Amino acid sequence: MYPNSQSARHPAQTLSLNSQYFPPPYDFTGFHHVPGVGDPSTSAWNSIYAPREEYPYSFPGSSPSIGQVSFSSSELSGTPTPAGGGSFTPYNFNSGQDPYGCKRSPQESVSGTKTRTKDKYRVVYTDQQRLELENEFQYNRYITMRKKTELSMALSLSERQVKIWFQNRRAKERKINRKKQQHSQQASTTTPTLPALGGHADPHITTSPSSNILSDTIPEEY
DNA sequence: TTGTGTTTTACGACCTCC
DNA sequence: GGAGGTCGTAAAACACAA
Repeated sequence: MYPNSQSARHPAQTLSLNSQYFPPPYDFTGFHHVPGVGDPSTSAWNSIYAPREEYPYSFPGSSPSIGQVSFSSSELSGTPTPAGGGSFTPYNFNSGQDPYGCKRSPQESVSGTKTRTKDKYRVVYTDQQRLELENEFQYNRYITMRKKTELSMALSLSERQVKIWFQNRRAKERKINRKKQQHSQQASTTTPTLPALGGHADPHITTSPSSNILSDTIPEEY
């Protein structure tokens, strides 16, 4: 929807997916990154993510051998993700969650305004689901309709879940950016020198679709 | 354990764009 | 008007110190 969904600039390390799960199994350098783009604050990040029409579902690191991924108990409550399998064709993430398409499940609460499922307020995505979503996020922070459809099928999530995941993920990033900005501002006020550091974004960075999202412009790394 | 703080899904309200 | 954006928030899941 918003035009320039290529605003993607992102460090390769955003994965906070329960950090202990992540001995960075993949590196995003394989993702069309321009050499030397290690610094997401550079404008390079704005141009590297051309809209990707084809996206072969094979991630060097995400094949089950990411297997080092240890699943939380809740995630394993179901079947041990059969996803195991090699290439990335529609996994079946039968991890006990119920992706309830765009329509709500019949179990949804009828009481009042709450529309959440009755017995599960929210599901916990498997590490692999999050990994694939994260991969896509690294590539493009705004998912296209086509990609959304593909991902939803591949990950056994509803398109709505994929959409909301991306929304939440962007929110997370903005939050982190705000923190960093505050930090740098504090640092600049306490340590009078370092004039160039005071929370300002790289002016070259084009921002997210809606131009009012300033926090999106702040370089980050974590 | 348990108390507490943080992160992760999911939603509603509101806004913008087509 | 619909789709999708942000923002704020609820509550489950999780991490971790005491």
